[in-house]
Amino acid sequence: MPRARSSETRERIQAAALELFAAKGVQQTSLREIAERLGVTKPALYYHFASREELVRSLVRPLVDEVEALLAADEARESVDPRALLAGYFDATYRHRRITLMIVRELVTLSYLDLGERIADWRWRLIALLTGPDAPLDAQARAIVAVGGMGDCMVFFADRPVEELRPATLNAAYAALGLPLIGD
Amino acid sequence: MPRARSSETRERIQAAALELFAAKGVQQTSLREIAERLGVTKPALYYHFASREELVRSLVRPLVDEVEALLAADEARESVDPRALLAGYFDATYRHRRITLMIVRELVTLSYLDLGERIADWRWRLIALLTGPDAPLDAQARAIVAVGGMGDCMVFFADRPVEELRPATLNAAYAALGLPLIGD
DNA sequence: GTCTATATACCGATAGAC
DNA sequence: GTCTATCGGTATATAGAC
Repeated sequence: MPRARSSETRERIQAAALELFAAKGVQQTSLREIAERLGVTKPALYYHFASREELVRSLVRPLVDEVEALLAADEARESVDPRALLAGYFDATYRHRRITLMIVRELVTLSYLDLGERIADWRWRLIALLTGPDAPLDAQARAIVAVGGMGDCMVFFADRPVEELRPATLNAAYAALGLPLIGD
Repeated sequence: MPRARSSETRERIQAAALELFAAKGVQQTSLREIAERLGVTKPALYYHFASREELVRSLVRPLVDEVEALLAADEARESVDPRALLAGYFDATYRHRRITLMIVRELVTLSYLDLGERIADWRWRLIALLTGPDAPLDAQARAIVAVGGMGDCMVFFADRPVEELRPATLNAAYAALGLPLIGD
């Protein structure tokens, strides 16, 4: 019977799947390919994951849980430090950057998960936290640019060490929001 | 014989395809669905397009040509006005916003086209135009945030009239780059 | 826990009649 | 220019042996 707890093989499947998903895309990767890379057969995967969808979902869950927790924590506060919030968001997505990248690049393909609405929801909650409720469009746009741009930096500067990438990315987000930069 | 010139039906196919692609994604839309929406059969599509790929390519071409021309024009100049460049880029992508959205959300899925490299290439050329060559990472990140954020604004404020959206979006991009805002 | 073998379905694309 | 019919391929998923 499939156990929710980690079996050795289960984690090997997840690792192989993530690698292939990152390389060729989720929808473009079949269970046969995942199985072949591990030297097992397709039905073996079904012992560990009830369906293809559940496999994808298991990969996405850590990131989703972490960002949800981050947002909930700040929403519970009565005052928000925008710079700390942006930094926390960067750190969470950077920690799971392969999955973040996979999600961002395949929002449509992954629409069978609740991810599309979920990520849009994150954005609106981040805007509310960063600008306050009912901010004018101009301020909202600057928050969208700040948050979205951070994701783009992770994509385009994927080869840079995080010690360089993190301050550069956060500074760009601060600038978009009109906040003082780190160097200043 | 299939004509390159517009036939009535050819354009109806493109319109139906674009609508379905925007709603459910490119890879998730089959030729059968496109044909059914038009009340014709699948092989009828093959009279107008040699393959599925050619159909997709025909939809993408107007945007690609326009952005390429925009970049080439500015690259030929000896001095660049960043605000004009950003505005031109906004206008081009807004004019073809359904296709832009489709491409951005499915970069991986559309990898069989040259789009992945092409769009990454656009970004680097925009960075070079906006920051000059060999700019430090900090400046490059701000350019990435500015350009990428504009796309995000188009997604998240898709319901706003362009008279509001355009200045708000451009202002956010200017802020990311540290340029003076429109209102100032 | 992993295998062989297979059920079922849909895909893109082509052949050839009208 | 559109049709019917079909090919060859691949997909997810399952049944049942070991």
